[in-house]
Amino acid sequence: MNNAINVAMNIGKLAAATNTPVETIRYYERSGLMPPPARSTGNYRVYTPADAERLAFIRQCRALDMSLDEIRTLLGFADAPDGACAAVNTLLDEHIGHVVQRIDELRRLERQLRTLRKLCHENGAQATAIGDAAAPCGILAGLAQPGDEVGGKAAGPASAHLGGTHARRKARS
Amino acid sequence: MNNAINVAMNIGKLAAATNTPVETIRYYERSGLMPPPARSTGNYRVYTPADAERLAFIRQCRALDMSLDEIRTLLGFADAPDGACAAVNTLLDEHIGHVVQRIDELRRLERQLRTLRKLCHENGAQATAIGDAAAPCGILAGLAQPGDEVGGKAAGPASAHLGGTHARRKARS
DNA sequence: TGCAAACCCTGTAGTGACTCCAGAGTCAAG
DNA sequence: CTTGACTCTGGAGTCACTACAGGGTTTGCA
Repeated sequence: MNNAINVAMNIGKLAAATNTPVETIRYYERSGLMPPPARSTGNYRVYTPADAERLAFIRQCRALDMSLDEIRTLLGFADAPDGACAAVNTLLDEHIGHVVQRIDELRRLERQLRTLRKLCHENGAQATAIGDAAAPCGILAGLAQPGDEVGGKAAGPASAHLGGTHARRKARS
Repeated sequence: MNNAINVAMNIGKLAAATNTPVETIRYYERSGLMPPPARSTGNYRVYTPADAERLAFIRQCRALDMSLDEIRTLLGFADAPDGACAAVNTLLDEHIGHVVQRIDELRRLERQLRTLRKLCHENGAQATAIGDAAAPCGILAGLAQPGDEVGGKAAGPASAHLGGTHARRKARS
């Protein structure tokens, strides 16, 4: 945050300045998010302040859980900002939609898990390892049958298996 | 749900009965969650009702967003349920903790995104594509600088980049 | 009986966004 | 001149699947 992003630097410095692992920077270059930088005589990558800004932008977007594809789009707008505002708003609104949906899913999940948790016959206890192993654990029993209070309707087997804000998997045809 | 899980069947039937893609069942076998089943004369996999129950258990856990590792552990408890209750509770509590934490992260995220969204100088508008392209989009500007209202403190660059309930990445030493 | 459709097999490669490693080259300080 | 920190490339591993190629098997129907 306070280091010199105002002169040319090589990858380690850029990494430190933007709090990004070196490998990740190289990965961004491979996948076209960062342009291939100039090289020193020893073939080291040499970055400019503009590169640092671009990387900071990318990291910022990643911290907001945007996919690299979304960021690519956004960078396209930033590079050629003619009438970008509406498109940026749209992208952002969609992304917010993803996040909200994921939160809903996780809340349903939490409710189901807490329901399940209550099924334990030795509720709230912790140790008591050996002793009452006669009755099978209610939780395991609850997990064994599909479509009761747990999972059946809300999450549904193989319906929308979550992931990380973004839906991937293209619904095999 | 209503089909015959009460006799031997091959993989397609098991898939239909548990609403699981065939490839996924084979994948579970490869990764040790499902035991290698018996084979027919034509080398087809032959599953028993017990296999169907086990798979239903796995799918149930997956619908609750548990990792295959967690499920493996749980299956271990189910196979040898001596003093499992405490351990099951612990695992479940930890898992609930993951979910709750992820919800918190996403809520922070949502707040940040909505803040960002407000930065657009043509707030709330939609079209208006070409015309006032003179001023650069406030959103893009907001994303360009690190550590303001957006991202800086809450999500923090490269701090805990989310994913899918579970933290993977082992904090390189 | 012949044949096509539907099923199943193995093995491999791809997804996203990194992460880690090996083996080699480069640079700055002492 | 050596040591250690830094950098390079290329490849493999992560998670939980998904998709496909190129074959074999089974079933149903004419």
